Amino acid sequence: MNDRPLPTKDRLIRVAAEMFRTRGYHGVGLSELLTAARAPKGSLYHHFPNGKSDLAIAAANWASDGLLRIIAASFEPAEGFTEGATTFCHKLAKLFDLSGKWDGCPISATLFEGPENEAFLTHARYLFDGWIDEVANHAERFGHPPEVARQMSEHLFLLLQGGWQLARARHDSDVLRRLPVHMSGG
Amino acid sequence: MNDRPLPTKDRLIRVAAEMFRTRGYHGVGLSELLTAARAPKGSLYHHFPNGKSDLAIAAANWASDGLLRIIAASFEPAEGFTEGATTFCHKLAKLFDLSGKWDGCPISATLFEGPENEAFLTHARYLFDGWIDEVANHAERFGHPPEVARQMSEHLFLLLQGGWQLARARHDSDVLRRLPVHMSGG
Amino acid sequence: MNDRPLPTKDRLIRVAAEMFRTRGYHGVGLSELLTAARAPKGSLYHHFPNGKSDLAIAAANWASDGLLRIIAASFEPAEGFTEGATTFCHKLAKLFDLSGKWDGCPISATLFEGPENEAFLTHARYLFDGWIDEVANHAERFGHPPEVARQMSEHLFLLLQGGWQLARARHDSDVLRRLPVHMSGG
Amino acid sequence: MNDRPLPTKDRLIRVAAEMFRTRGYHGVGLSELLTAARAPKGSLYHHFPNGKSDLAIAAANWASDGLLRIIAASFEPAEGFTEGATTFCHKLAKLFDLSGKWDGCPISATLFEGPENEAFLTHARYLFDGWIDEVANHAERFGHPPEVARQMSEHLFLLLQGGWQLARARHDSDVLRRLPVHMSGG
DNA sequence: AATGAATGAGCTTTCATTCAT
DNA sequence: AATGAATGAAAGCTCATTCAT
Repeated sequence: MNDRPLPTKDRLIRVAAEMFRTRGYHGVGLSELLTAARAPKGSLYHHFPNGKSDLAIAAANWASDGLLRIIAASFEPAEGFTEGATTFCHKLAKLFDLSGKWDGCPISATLFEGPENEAFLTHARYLFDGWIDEVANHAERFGHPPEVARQMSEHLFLLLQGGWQLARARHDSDVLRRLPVHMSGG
Repeated sequence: MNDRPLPTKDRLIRVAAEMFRTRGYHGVGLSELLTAARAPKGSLYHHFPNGKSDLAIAAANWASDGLLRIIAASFEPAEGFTEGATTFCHKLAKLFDLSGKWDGCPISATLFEGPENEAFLTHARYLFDGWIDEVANHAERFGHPPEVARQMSEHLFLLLQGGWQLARARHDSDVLRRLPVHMSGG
Repeated sequence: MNDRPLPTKDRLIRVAAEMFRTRGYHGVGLSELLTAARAPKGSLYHHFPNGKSDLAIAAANWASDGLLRIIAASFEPAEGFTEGATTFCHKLAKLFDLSGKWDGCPISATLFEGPENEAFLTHARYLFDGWIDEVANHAERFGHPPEVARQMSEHLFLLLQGGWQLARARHDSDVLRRLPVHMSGG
Repeated sequence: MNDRPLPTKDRLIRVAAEMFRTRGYHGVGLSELLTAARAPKGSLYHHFPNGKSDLAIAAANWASDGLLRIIAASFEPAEGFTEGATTFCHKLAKLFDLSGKWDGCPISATLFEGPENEAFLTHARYLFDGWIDEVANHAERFGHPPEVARQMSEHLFLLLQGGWQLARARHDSDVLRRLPVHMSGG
């Protein structure tokens, strides 16, 4: 990982995304975060005028963009929704394993316990819906009518959210890998 | 709510369960919690020698017991698994509405970001498995073979965990009420 | 050490003397002390109505009594002051080694930083003078005139107090064993 | 005392040295210390990242430097060791009187009961040895052979340490002033 | 004579943030 | 655009003590 040449702002976002995902918004102190990102004390408020909450939003956005890329990489080459969903689940399981089998959903862990709950939850909803819309689009592309497509996408979302939590408690990505079973009429 | 006559320890547990559920382990300060529970500063360590983390475990246990009671109340009078599961989802949706449409799963919100992550996650797993086992027992009682029963129970668990998070982001319990749709071959 | 059958009060005194000697009055918490003495929480104020400070006085007295016994055991069988003083230094060096090469003078460590400084220092002076008087008596018994005897005793006291501190900093009782060199016109 | 224009860090060190010397490491609370030094709460950890123990080391160092200056001022203009030692004792007696006849040795009172005993005692030994070396150098300068010089210096150190404790218990610097008597073949 | 539950003041430390440079 | 010194509120926790039994 050559994250050394990255500009300070990007280093902050990536480190924040990783730490918030693992320990939650309030579980991470800024001084620790700045140390980990090798960023000087005062530079945070230069890049993120509103401080920690701005950084959390940016970190959640960055994590969400990554997920959207994984969705694309899973569904675009697929020949049907089930194949795409299966690939998606396996990719996330691999990600979970790589991160040490500890991390939670980067969006909910970062935004669900913030201080300005209203704004944070609204943003979480926005990101969640973006994800669901994207998967629903793929489902439509595979020929499913809009309402059914949306229901399939939401079902996958619920399973992944729930599965992520269970995988975290078990330190085991197995439940994520087995999610497709639950989709096919399980 | 006449929570005045309750002993101090129980008042602490209930207030802790509510506050942790809404704002997470690190999002709640002990002085605020003690004020809300009308308990003196030093009494926390009398009842919970290890302090905040002991209290969090107790709060998660108490919340889990409540959920197990809701499971019993949902499945025992039912005539089949689907009916029981539907009742369960509706009861949780009502609970979510009553709590202000803000709260997360009381177990994951309390235990997933604590300081002693290993012990906390292990306990979360224990409580989750207790819940899944209980629902699986009901499924078996309704005639489903053990392996199928367990899969049905886990499917319900994943949907509820995921649904809870989505409901929270949306401030809307609708997704919880519509969960049974996803179970019947969605 | 069969300190199990000892009455609670004596167990408290001995444990207090040992802990205060090592870590100072304020460095020892009562709950820790009570645990170490296997005494129930409330029993301290039964035996020592004024609490921690009463216990500290008792512990210092007990330690002082022990020192007076060592003085007697050193000087009574001796045939001259120098022999008695040499034996005394070696006995204290052995005691220092046995206690782990960490402890300070049980009187000053216990009483010099207490909360009621005036009373504590007065008591320390009383115990110190008792020790000096006792050694001076032995010096007189060996034929030295009263004023000379007192000066010899005080000289020994100063060397032992200073030597104890240096031995503590060095974790080495050697300086205590070499004290007699300084007395004979060094 | 115009300690107002002093930088915050130096104010903290001086106040700490004075308070620790009088009441011991654990006998002094940080909030009280910060109030006395007119320093804001959070600034301590800016100047001393490891908090109270860092401050204690700095205070002991500052006190030790002061003592080394007194040693120089006592021995440099002297014409022999005895004269220098006598001046030194009288200067310390005067210091003791000025400080209110309460204080202990600033090094042992500060470092002997700290929480990280090993590191603190090691540092106390380092400061003690610096003091003994310095006085031994003066003794050599006056013509005494190295081994004798060292023994003379250590003898003076022991008497001063012991005398300081006795003077403290008696609220009387007289014993310090009479120390030279003990050196000349007492 | 003896107990342990209960108390609130105080402990050391970390927090997110501001500001002068 | 970038920095690090400075800040006071709040954090979690321990303290010596009291009290009802």
